[in-house]
Amino acid sequence: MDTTTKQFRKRNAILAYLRQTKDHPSAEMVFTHLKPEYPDLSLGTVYRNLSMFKNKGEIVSVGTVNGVERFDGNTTPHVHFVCTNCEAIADLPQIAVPEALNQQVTRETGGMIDACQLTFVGVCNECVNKKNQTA
Amino acid sequence: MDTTTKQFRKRNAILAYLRQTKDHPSAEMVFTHLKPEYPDLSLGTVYRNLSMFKNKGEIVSVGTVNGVERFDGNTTPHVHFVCTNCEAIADLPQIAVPEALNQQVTRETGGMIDACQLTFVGVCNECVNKKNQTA
DNA sequence: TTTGAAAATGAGAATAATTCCTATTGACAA
DNA sequence: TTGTCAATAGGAATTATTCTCATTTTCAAA
Repeated sequence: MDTTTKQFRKRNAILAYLRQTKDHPSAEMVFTHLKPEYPDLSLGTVYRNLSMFKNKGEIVSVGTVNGVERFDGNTTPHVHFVCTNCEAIADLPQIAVPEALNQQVTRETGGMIDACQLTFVGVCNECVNKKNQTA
Repeated sequence: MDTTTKQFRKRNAILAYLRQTKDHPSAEMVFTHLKPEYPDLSLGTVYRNLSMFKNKGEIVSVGTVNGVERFDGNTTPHVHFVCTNCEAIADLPQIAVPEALNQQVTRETGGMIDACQLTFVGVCNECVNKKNQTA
């Protein structure tokens, strides 16, 4: 599928980018990335479509970093690492939340669980190295 | 510096409320709760002090719900449940994140971990019951 | 008690992310 | 080609949060 041609809707381009990247971008980042290829792309379109895809469950919100919402085109449950220094978000596919926890929570709260988000917050490898070089 | 003196009374009231409540309130909620007792309390003061306490590590951000940041005066690590219907946030003190995960993440990413947030998202017990009654 | 300095605050302006509104454009079928 | 309806651009509006600065409060020294 050739996503470089303009015959594809912008909506598709937004979804395709989210599915392909590992950057967990914000609306602004999606806009900045697609703007060169779609010069008349509007930021409102990005927000609108991200919101729609989120509601349809085709993408997922990873939460906010410094007040900015971040998205993930990978909807299979997985763990994230957020760097407080460079604001990067990385997947931690090796880490798994024990399945037993979900059931325990359902049992103990009596509610219905839709999702389970495990996020590690800290300073990423690259930023740690940069700081060590300066020091 | 003696923070129990009268000089800091609004600041202290904000921290005291966060330590005492289990509501994981937003800035607005803190303001609304304290306003009757402190009629000339300003919303800016609430934001300012929440931000300061957060930086000092005396309170913790639990993330945002519908774009609004929520705070917790309980800084010991624990798990949360967010209801997408009524926006309530509850503690799940029974659930624990396996300690081994932290070490595994540190090892596999090479970064430094400051915090680990596990949040279950769904519909709480009360909201489930209300929906069943209506249906 | 008075007074001065420093910290805390109130009030509202400013900012930034996000949503809303409306006229326009694009795709597709008749 | 034309009609229709969804998608979009562009900018205004909204909302949470931060910033600014004049004022107030507190504490301690005189």
